Amino acid sequence: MRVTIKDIAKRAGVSKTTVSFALNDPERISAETRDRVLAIVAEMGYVPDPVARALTTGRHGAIGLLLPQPIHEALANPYLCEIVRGIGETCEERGLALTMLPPVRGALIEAARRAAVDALLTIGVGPGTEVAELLRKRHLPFVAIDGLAADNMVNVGIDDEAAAYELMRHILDLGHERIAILALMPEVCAAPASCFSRVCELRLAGFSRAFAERGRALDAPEIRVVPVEGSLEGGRRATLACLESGDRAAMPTAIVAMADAAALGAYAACRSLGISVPADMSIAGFDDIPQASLLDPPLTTIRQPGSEKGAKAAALALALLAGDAVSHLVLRAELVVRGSTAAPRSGPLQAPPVAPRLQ
Amino acid sequence: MRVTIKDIAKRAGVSKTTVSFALNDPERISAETRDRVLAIVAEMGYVPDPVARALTTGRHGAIGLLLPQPIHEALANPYLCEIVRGIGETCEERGLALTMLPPVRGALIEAARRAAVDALLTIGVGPGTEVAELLRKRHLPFVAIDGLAADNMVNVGIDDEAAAYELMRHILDLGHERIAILALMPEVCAAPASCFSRVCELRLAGFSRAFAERGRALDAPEIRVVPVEGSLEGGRRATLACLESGDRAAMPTAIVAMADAAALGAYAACRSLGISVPADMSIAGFDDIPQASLLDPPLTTIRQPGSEKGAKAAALALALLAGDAVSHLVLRAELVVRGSTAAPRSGPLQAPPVAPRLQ
DNA sequence: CTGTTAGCGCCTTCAG
DNA sequence: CTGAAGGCGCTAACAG
Repeated sequence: MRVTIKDIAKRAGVSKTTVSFALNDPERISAETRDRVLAIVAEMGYVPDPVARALTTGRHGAIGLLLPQPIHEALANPYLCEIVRGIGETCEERGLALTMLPPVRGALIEAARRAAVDALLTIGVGPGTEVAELLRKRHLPFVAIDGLAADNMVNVGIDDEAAAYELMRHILDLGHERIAILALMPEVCAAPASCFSRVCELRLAGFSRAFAERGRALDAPEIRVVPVEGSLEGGRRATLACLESGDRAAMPTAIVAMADAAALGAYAACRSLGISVPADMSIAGFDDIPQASLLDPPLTTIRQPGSEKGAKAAALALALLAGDAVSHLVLRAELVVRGSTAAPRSGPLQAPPVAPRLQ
Repeated sequence: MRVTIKDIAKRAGVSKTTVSFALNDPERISAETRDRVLAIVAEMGYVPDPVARALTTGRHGAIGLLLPQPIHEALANPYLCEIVRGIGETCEERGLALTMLPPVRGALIEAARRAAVDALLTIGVGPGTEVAELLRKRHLPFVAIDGLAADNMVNVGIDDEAAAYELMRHILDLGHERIAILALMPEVCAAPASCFSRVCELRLAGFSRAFAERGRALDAPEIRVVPVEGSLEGGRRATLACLESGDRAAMPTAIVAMADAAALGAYAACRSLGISVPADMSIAGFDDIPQASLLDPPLTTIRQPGSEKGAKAAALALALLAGDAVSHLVLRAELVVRGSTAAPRSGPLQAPPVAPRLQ
């Protein structure tokens, strides 16, 4: 059996209270009693049970992150990694642990139900969601990241519509006509009802505005919106599917991905097909993950401060916990034009020979 | 106030037991009572408190990962990310959450004390450690990753000595004389007493053996062992410090890093100094992180299965929890020779002009 | 300065 | 099929 506070009390000939004080509020008892108690604590190897402690104090020393996908998928996306790292910064400051809560057998709500944490962060959960409801019932302070701001719920994100607009305008300015959009669709997420859908909608709206400005439309035949998983593999698959079907003359000249992680896959797909970037294909992404600038050519993308998002969201959730009034946050995002986007080649596509690669 | 099981019982005119059964063991009570109770549960928005539940059941639905560094630093290392992803796979299978426990204000032991989890994984914690002792006192099943195998403690890792030996032999075979070793030293970790130190020692021993085989020694003047943080920035700093001091003729011709993350920094440092890899400088790493093969030139390294390490370690910890007897695991590692290592240039170093870079 | 006494919210034998 | 009662391990008023 594990040694409990009662064992220490008995052995030391004092009450549980005294033992508790010796550990948590040493000043309040006499030095000798304290020393004797602590000696016995050490001798018997007593460690207070964190769960029992949490039950009485109402504090867990942890903040939770509700993930829309399994952990291994989530961390495969460097952007999500950045968010988690940001949360980690706040945890470090406050001496807290971070509990990652993936859907339990597909059910995000179940994860929300089980969360034993002081405050919670969610990814892409909007107001009115089942999850949001539940958290409110539980009186668990929470902040959404990349969800949707609303009166009864605080959100941290960027202006997705504007960012998407800017990105698409850049592509259109270059003269691209046939464009493939790799969209983070709810269908491909673990939690269909909520995951990323709002963000995706907003970005599509932004793209749409850019098209409209030139008298074009998102649902024109030369524009393809392809659902994609937010991962390298997902991006590769989607791109291959997109490029391999149909004749080359009808092939898009630009791929715009809603996540750099997926853009990485587009690079890989193009390389394997002998399509050179940006000469034959422009590629743009979203997020500006660390590797984006190290790619060859470096990736044109929308920079958004993932780490800052995480850190600020966590700080807000903690403020909520402390009872402060907080409101949602819109962080700055910006277009970063690098080498992966260029004007489309005027003539028909000519696949250059694949460059020799080491190993 | 939050609604508790008592409120439901009162409102439904039944006992707490009945409510509990309605939720956890629906078969045991009559359909009508159950339906009535569940209706009230829904109506009042009752969600059982996970902590109270954990206290009575002794199950938390989470597994913990004790990190030697703050979360944001840990996840900056892609290799650690891989390990976490592997743990995530096992979590997914078992429907568990993952609690990352960084040192609390520098104290890893404090994190171990607080962990409210079913089982724990540690990074680089050896037997006889204060942390190992504590976990044993707590009767908390745990498995070390990259620690040190021992009778009373299960570990998952690779044969670090052998791997290091192989790597250094490759470098020596190429003809390198002046070599810098970027070592993950305990001094640069958050938890000096335990973090990575065993692994570092074993790898140094492996290097040493390779040198000894040629009648050379690790402590010869032309071999420099430089402590480094396991991050790109750490690697860059260490490399710059190494290359900027002293005259170029005495400069190393090869850099061997104990982590690819640090090797990335070595690339960056070389690029900024106009030193070309591998012509003027060979670089080798450890881990084979995903980006390693995408670098230019692709990185020569020791491949070790990070994700598998995490997944297996988690599975072992859970087996321990279930009372099964388990023993430690040595996974397969192998040298992967790519383009970043080559024979040293015979003549004196000639820094080529820096290649123009986009943006 | 220390002990007594209640709970925290839930699950779970044991009776009825 | 349901209820009563005890206990998980700890903290925190309140007395003494």
